[in-house]
Amino acid sequence: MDKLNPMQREAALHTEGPLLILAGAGSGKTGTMTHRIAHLIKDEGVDPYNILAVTFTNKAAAEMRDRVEALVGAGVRMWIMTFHAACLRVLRRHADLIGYRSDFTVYDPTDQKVVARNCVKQLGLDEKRYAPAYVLSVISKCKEKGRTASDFESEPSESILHEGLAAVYRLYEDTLKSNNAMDFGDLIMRAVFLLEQSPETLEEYRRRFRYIMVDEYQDTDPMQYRFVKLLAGERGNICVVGDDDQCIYEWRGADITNILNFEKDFPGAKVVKLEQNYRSNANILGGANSVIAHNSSRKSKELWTDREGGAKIVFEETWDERDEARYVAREIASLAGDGYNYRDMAILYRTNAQSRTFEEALSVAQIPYRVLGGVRYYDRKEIKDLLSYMRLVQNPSDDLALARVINEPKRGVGEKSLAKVRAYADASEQSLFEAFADEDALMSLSARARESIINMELAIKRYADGDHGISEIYDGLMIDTGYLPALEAQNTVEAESRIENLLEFKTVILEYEAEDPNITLAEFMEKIALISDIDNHDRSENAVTLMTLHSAKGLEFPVVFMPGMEDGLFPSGRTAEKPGGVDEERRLCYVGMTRAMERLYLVRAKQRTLYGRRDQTVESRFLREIDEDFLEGADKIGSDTTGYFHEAMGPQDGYSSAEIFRPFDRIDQIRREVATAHRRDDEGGRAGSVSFTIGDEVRHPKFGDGLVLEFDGRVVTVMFGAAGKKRLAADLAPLEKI
DNA sequence: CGTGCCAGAGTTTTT
DNA sequence: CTCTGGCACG
Repeated sequence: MDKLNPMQREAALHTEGPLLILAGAGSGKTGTMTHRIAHLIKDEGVDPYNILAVTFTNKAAAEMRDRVEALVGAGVRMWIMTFHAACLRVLRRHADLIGYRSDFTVYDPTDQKVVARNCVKQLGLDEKRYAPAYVLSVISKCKEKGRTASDFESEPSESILHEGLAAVYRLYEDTLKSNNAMDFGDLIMRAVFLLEQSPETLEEYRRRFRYIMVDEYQDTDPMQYRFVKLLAGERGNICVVGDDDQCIYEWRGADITNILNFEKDFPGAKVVKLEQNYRSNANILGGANSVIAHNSSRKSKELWTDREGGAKIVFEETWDERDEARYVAREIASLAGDGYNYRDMAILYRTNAQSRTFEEALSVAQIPYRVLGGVRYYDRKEIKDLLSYMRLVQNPSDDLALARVINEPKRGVGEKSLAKVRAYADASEQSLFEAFADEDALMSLSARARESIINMELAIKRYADGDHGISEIYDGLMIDTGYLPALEAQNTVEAESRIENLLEFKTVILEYEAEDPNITLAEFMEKIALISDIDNHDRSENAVTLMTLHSAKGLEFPVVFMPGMEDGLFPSGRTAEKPGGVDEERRLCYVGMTRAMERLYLVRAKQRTLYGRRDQTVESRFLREIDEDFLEGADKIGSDTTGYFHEAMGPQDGYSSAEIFRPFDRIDQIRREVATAHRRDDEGGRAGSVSFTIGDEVRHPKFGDGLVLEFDGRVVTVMFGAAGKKRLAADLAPLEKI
């Protein structure tokens, strides 16, 4: 307790009744929570068994457990886990109460998408209007709020799609049910329903969890709120920790009013604010504060630090995204020369698509880096295939898994054969796998298909006896199903990399087994299902970290780069349209800035190619919101169009001359010329007489000198120094190349 | 069954 | 631009 400041101590010592800890970024939140738990156990004599601590990520849960164990000793019998893991546990134990078998499978978003598409098809609905992604978003939103298919059906709606959506939702639910599967949304929703429907069960958990803690409370959605509220019951020994300024998941159902209304929801709640920041230097903190101050309806709170000085926030403008990446790479190299480790530095961007240019620039500069996010490791085809086999071993009713691998590797069981078995299974109300054992089901199949199916069935059954360890099962399935042999036979580079991935996965399994030699297949599958890339983020490797701003929440780095500070990208153009959208982006900006401990770089590219389109950019409004006192390079802000143009005309300052004024290297130039030529061909040579290349300098009698930004064969977009951006007909406009 | 083409989508995504 | 998944074709 000596290590805590007065506010932190006050929070840690308050153990009875509702408590809201408003914990600003870097204010020692985790330390406060872990000390609170330790205090409960050691000083108040609370049995760890009676404590529940929920987080959003496995990583946060693991960190909290480590730190608690460091204080009170290892092997604490306490629930410290994610919302989903906690609900999963409840559901496994009482699955029968809601008509599920306890060996149910958890479907990830890819699985969900497949089911959704199948449902739309089965119902004969238009796959364009009922795109799987859209249908799923509707279903997920329902589940976040606890609206079942029946609820949805009976709700009045203006939408002409409503009836169709209701049908899809219903069929989707039926499909999951008969596959003995739940999706992520189900885990929370069904656990809540279970507790609400079974007072005895609820009472059991209430008696057990006499002390409840919730991390990142600002990001809870309505169902998660209901879950903790239920468990807290009358006693209300609930301690929530959060920061309304860091609510960045509203788009995913998080309800910021949960934290804003905590005192109303839990009468008599005590509120403790942790406002002293121990992470960032004064300039970074000041800058972050000045940005977030532009949001209204906040809990009043302002971070402060007793540390003086430190580097100012650096703002830099670059020509385009490639220059932006080169600039960042150069700074990283130079900081590495000054004694920073690569692992101390992170590049945090708004969208995953931005990672590419940085990867290229870092490779060229021979800087080690690690990209988090993007395509998930467990989403790779070969991994999903093997996992599907393993899922079948665990839950033979999983028709989705079976359909995925029934002909993987190719074994002569195509669409037709599958359809026949499916028809039989449907008619006899069995799962596909059960139908395999049924002679009649296979009767109409070709001899080859029949034999393949029987072999596959045997392979799966062989490992379903509970006598095999996971790695044994894994190896066995890889061989017995013919999966690995088929890949080896392919003898291609691609197959080679798949084999490598499969071997890599084997080491993952071995690691889990090393940690817990008695781990069962079901337990393993559970862990795998609920894991994310960010959980694997490993600081031991000395590499620069690349990830989205969202993924960075909860982390800190001595040096942080935030590229892409442009309106439309950050804040994202899409969010800007929604009410409150920019506020959430601003909070995201605040989250990003407060990740930095010693140095923070905000970077902007003056033009950017996104989805194959090159556009002029406008600096992010967040840049203008930063108090100039904390900024180096503030003079560059607000000097947009003309400033950029003059620079383009000739070198100005030391740094930029080398890179920035040569917007395109030779290869780019050639590529563009080829593209331009092609486009002319497409136009049938109509506009063939005039051609422009991006970057051409041109003169117009009225508008003066300008620079070609875009040319599509007919329309040329020119940025004029005096007149601004103009779109002109290439074959008509009196343009002269200079 | 494998290949190759095409259309469509591409913000963020703790589980 | 780049990836993905579906689909047509041989």
